[in-house]
Amino acid sequence: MADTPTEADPDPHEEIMRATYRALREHGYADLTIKRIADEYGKSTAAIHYHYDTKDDLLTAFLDFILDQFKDTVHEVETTDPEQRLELLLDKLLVDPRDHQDLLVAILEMRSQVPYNDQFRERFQQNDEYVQYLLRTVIDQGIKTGVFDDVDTDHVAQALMIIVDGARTRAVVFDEEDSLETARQTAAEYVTAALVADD
Amino acid sequence: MADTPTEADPDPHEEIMRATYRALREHGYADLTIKRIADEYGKSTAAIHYHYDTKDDLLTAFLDFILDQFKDTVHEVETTDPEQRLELLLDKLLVDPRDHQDLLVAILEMRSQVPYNDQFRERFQQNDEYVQYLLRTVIDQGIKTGVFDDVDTDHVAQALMIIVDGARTRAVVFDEEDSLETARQTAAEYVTAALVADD
DNA sequence: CCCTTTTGACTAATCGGTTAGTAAGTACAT
DNA sequence: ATGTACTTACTAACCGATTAGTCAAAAGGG
Repeated sequence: MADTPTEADPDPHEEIMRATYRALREHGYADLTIKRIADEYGKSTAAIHYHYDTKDDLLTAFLDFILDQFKDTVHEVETTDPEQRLELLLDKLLVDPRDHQDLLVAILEMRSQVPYNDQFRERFQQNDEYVQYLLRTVIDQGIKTGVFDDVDTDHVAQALMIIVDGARTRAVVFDEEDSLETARQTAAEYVTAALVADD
Repeated sequence: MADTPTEADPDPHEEIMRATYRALREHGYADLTIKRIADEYGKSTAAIHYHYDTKDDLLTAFLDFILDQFKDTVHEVETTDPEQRLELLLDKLLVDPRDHQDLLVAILEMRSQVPYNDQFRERFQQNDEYVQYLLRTVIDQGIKTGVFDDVDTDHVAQALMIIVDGARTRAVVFDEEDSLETARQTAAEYVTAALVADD
């Protein structure tokens, strides 16, 4: 009857995270209840509470779960050429998400809870710092090897973050995946205008 | 006992909208209930239901309420110089919000409900189209008068929208109003690089 | 007197969370 | 191998609180 009548499912925690994912996708954060998660899990609500004391604990664990997924998709690439490295990183931030639209929605929605949840804010800030660090590193490398102009690394990294966030937000709100494409182009234009040495 | 024991408050609808605003700011969308709105309103929940049949009706009306406020802050400026007009428009989209942080939070939060609420999506799309129209108009005027290069108006307008949305999102999530400043600078850099004729 | 507005009391449903108890598996000494 | 003890993973039933929404009655100004 179940959709995966195969082998035993290993970790209940992992299963609950996936169930939370599905429940969130279907009902949205505001209407996300233990009951709905339990339904997706295929077990009782008490089963959820056996593994997670409170709803808050579960949601915090879930945020860690999806941010880990995000980190995986952005994971660094093996290239020594700074320009190519930056291009690939921006691709991962702006092109890849099209295949992970659900992840994008989940992240956006939980992010909008930041003003009301300290746990969420802490984790999103840390995640943001990580991505910004990746960008800064690539830009710095480019400057050191003379491929990029000697610009304000912090400013450029932040500017690119703004473009990335804007594009991802718009890709979710208006499902025009178009905006990811436009953003990719905009980011490229910005990099060329602000970074690439033209002397 | 009330905080405004002055004159008679005219429109109950307006008062309820303001109460909703306060309740939303304090508890967040996910924990926004009729009871909390009624508490802010200073009346019973039944009083709310007298003016709005359902919670959904109220929230849709509230979205119209805040989007109208947004439109007011962006309202066009009287200038004929395209470059100055664009600068002022970007200022309104990126500098002004610092004095309306609450409005920004409310909009962001309701926007993240778009995937689950058709009414919301419709209104946000219309609002977005309006802002984009303003941008396109200014850019077109600049091109016509030769101040701007003959660029793809649609693309540039969309690129600026991405920057604006990204900045506003980041300004809410990380309270660094810094990001609005950075975005303002980034937008200016982008305009210079992509629009201003340099021949 | 009427009409708008508001209240208090209510309902059915759902909320997050607790409880006692069960079934299956593991560990280990005998 | 067998009995005992303990752990993991769960269920059914239930808890008090809260949810959105209803309705008859009452308040109160024109």
